[in-house]
Amino acid sequence: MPAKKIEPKWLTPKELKAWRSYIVASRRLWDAMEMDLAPHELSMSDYEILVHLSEAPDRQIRMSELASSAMISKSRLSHRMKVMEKAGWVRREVCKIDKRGQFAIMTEKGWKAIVKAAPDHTASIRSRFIDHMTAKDQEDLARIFERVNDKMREQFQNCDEEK
Amino acid sequence: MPAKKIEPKWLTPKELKAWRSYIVASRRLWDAMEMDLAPHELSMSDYEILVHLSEAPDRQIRMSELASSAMISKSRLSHRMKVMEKAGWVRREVCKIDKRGQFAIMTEKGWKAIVKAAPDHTASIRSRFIDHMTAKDQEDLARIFERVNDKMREQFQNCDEEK
DNA sequence: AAAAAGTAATTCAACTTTCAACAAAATCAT
DNA sequence: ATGATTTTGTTGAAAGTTGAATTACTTTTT
Repeated sequence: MPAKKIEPKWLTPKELKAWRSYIVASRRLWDAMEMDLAPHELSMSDYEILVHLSEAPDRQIRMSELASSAMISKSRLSHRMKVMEKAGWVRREVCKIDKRGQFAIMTEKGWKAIVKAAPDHTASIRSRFIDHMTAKDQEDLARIFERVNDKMREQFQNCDEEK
Repeated sequence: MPAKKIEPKWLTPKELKAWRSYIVASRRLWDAMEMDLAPHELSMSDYEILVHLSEAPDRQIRMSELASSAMISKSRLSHRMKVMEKAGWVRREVCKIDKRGQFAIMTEKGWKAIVKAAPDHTASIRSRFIDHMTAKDQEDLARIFERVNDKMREQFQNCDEEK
């Protein structure tokens, strides 16, 4: 018996609208916020790295941990760190306990850069995003995306088990 | 009188949660959906280009128009087109009316590729996103992001006027 | 009609990201 | 212990992206 081709379940107009408006706004939002950060010589992605580094105890953290908290690959982090090291915002130091490891360490200069950028970035989050919705909307949004995230975690779990 | 430094209006915990859950889920969602598309040898961005091309009358459209509907730069589109042309999914033809212009044209092979990928991509949108929220949530989401989008358009308007 | 300004698309150079390969150290299994 | 495996992080090359410069054409202005 040949495998029966299942008619795909297309999106309804309402579903499509939810998806498209999310995708389009997200794309534009990202670009606008990159623009807002540009005067600080920072990309969204580098800003994210620096924030996670700045929040670590003593503003230092293992490379792997930083990569995973900033949700980027280790390779990418290595490359970015080289650039940011040249800019004098971070430095690296070998880990004495685990000699494979490296600590990413935020310099005073890096700290100053992020402290300077933070108010503008916060203003950007507000003016581009947060200020255009009610408190209720914010709660709904958080709930929805929290759930989307949880589901993806579940799906990845299953994905690993299949191996 | 020196300019008084205005204390930045930081995000409240609820605002921060809305922002972070949105950002984190979006990042993961994108990666997951790239993964879902990979078997079709397509990235999300190339898929988007092909969809817009496929929706154009006669499946052909001017390069500039395609770039703007897919929300990418003309330069980027040129590069991607070169790759997709090599894959045989699209071809280019000079515009007879305006000899500066080029038409991007979807080939039969390209059409087949997108028709083959579409059901999986739709299933991906569902399983990763749409199916995890109620109809009400979908409407709220659409409304919120529509508004975010509108506000950005206004902001860009103002931005242009300043020049 | 010639010059100037504007537009369409590509190309170039610089930069970023990804992918695969690698080295060094730690952990695990026997 | 010791050999296999895993983990940590880097590297180099290839691929992708960006923005400025360029080319070829069109439109506007004088």
